[in-house]
Amino acid sequence: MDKKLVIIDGNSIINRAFYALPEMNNKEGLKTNAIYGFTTMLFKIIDTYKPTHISVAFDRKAPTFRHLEYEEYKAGRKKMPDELRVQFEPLKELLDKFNINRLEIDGYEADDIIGTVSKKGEENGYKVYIVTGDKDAIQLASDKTTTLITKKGIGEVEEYNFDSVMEKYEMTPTQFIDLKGLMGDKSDNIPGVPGVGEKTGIKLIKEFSSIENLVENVDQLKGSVKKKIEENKELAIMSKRLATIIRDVPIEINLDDLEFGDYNKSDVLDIFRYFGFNSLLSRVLELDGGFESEEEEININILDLENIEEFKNEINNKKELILKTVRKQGNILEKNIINIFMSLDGENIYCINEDAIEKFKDIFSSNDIKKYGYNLKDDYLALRPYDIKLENMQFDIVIAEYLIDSTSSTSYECSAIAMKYLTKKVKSEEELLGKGVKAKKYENLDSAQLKDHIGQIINTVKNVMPIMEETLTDMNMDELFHSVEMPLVEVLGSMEYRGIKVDKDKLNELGIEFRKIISSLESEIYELSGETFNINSPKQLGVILFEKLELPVIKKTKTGYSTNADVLEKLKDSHPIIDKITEYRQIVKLNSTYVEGLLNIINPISNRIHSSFNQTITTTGRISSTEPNLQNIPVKMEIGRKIRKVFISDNKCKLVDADYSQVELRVLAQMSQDENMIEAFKHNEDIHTKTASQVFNVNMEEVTSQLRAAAKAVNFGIIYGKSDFGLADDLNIPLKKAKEYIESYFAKYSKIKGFMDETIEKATENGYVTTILNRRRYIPEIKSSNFMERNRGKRFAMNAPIQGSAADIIKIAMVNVYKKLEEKNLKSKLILQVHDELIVEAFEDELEEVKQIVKDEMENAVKMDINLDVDLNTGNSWYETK
DNA sequence: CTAGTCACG
DNA sequence: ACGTACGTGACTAGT
Repeated sequence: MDKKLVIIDGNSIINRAFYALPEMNNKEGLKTNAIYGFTTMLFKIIDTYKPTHISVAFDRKAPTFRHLEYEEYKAGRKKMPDELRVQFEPLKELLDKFNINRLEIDGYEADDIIGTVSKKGEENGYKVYIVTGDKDAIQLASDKTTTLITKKGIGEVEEYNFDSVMEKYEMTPTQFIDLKGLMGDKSDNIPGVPGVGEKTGIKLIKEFSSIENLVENVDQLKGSVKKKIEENKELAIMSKRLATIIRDVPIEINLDDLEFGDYNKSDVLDIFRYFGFNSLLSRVLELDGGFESEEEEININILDLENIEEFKNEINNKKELILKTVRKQGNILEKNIINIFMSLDGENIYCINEDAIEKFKDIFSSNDIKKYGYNLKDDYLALRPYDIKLENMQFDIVIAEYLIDSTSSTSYECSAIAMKYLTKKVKSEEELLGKGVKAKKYENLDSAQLKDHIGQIINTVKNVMPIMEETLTDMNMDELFHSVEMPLVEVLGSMEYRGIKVDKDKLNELGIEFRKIISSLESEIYELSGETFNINSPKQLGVILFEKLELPVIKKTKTGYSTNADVLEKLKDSHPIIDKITEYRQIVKLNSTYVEGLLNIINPISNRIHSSFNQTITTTGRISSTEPNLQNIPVKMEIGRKIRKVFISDNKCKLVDADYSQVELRVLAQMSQDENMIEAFKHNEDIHTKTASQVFNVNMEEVTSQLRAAAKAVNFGIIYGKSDFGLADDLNIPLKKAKEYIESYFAKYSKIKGFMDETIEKATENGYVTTILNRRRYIPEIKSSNFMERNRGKRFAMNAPIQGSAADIIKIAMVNVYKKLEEKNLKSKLILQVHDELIVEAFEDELEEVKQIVKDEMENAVKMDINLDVDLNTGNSWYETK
């Protein structure tokens, strides 16, 4: 095989990469953009040129012979930014893991090493490639050496060999040195001959072929050029010497040591994981052609179940089961299972179809057999229509991965998890089904494909679990995982399955009412603006308001005028149309999102709404709700609040609505241990009034509603890390005043200030912050070199422990309420969670007991120095529970 | 598919 | 001096 040698100018490529890519950090906040760019470049070169040998040359700090000869060499260069400097060592480590040879030597630049190695390569019959961003290396191009110069950042390279240089520049590669000697080079501070630029330089080189020859025959020139050359002979010759890449650097090189390919793959993968280069993991596997060889592929035996009893006995003996259901899409309340795949060892995988489900009912609903899986809530829900409750869900790898990294930008897809933990290629959903409208459905896959895919998932679950278990323990989250998040899976599944009853007629009625208002507002707006237009288009509305009506522009967006509620609020006295638009927006929102939106999603079988509660979305630990989002049903304005009349209790039931009072501020008081605030909560005082009296130095009785509102804004602002500027804007007060408020606040609640500072410090030191249950949020932004990003990171750091701890608390309460209701065999069910609020659909004959349970379990979810306080309300509709 | 807007805690 | 409050999801317009 032909020997191919790639020599990379390490400094040049890392520089290019650094400036070409936006800032990137690993979880610990280490800057990685230049390393990442270098690595992708390296991969690209390997893919394209398939080198047998690789070497990377680096500059040394020590002065080179060029500096010694010419003091001004490379003077005036900008200092290397720290963000780049810190990436050198990690990059060199990465190269070491790849067993890629590195060369550096005092007194010479990377260029000279490259010149030397390439010469040696040529002499020994190698085909040589030089990779750099520096055009000087074109002088090394020959019929055996190709110089690859990066262009467009680092995305592409341009090839130079002897012929292409001749063709393009009508000069030999080595004549580039002579040209540079004449022209000089600003970036290296090589003087050249003053007054000679590119044009003259090229002309002279073409005519005289070298600087030496030119100097000797200077008589043949005339005019000013002759004078310039005559006066600067020495300068030209020295410049040439500075520009000449040395090709016999005194360095021991054994080309055999440069051979590429002998490295420990798992070490490389480890360092990639450390850098957070998850997207490159698969590329590592593909590097030496083809994926992990066949023999490493797992062995999936999918058997038709011949002897169900035998398999069931095995499960009963082992008391655990990995399972994955495959379901057609369809009504949540209907039987839609196609297959259930089950396994004990992750390799022998059994598959049953719908008819056999009943036979496994005792297994699935056994509290004795631990269930492991991937998105277990789906399995729970798939089985419910068969009158089977999947019990004892112990380990869901998606939930585990969410706890391990809630900020992960990749979804918690099996393919990503398998790659991260096992470095195994599993097809992603998109690869399996395709994407967009043309995507296939599970029911349309052929059975071999389906079996293989689910087999891979089950195998992944099996192999990933022990690693995740250890990781969770190391991160102190085993308790959170096993006692809170995993039990919550069933709670959320149960909430979804039960759903909430809706009064469809009432919803339709509201729709009629809203549409009436909308059409009259529409006419009024057209009247006031003198023309019809699409009021729903911010763009068209902007034109009407700010061009036609010439109202003052308050704020701009990326694409044009801002017309949001804040802006309209500031404009409302300038034109009567503004109030109409505000109202129009409000009613349109109610109609389209809530009336139309909810009507579309009422389950025809149950006449109820079955929202999905997602446990792995938010970075802070909160739950989110989709299709529909039941966590943002209007409540603030009376007209919107009417939507809540639609959510009603079933026959013989009432809705019990329990919400924590000021849970986030209580958490803040607890975590900061601020005596002042703890005291306020202990005396059950209105916290905002109390804050007002403390911050504004007045008696509790003297606190006006304005003062209370200001204090409330400050209290919330603190939780979010708000600035004086934002507070001033919010309260419409001078900046100075806002500053005073915050200062006075921190003076009164001094430990809160201390807590915030400590939290930021911890985040900076560890790269993450934690909640009361050790839930972790990584904050790479906190180490950003960008002021704004870094400040955002600080706000995340201040907010996440508070919001996240509140989420922890209500999750514990949910699990405990659910357990109690089950234990006592009550028919009443938990049906909704809205961050600090739980809603139970309670049977009237259980009402008092349920109220007690909910209040108790919520108030005693965790032990704190401050009591948790819960407000309870009961009604026939959500509207009534206020 | 993104941006703007607005509903909630 | 920088710009300026955290966490979500749904809908509409417009490219």
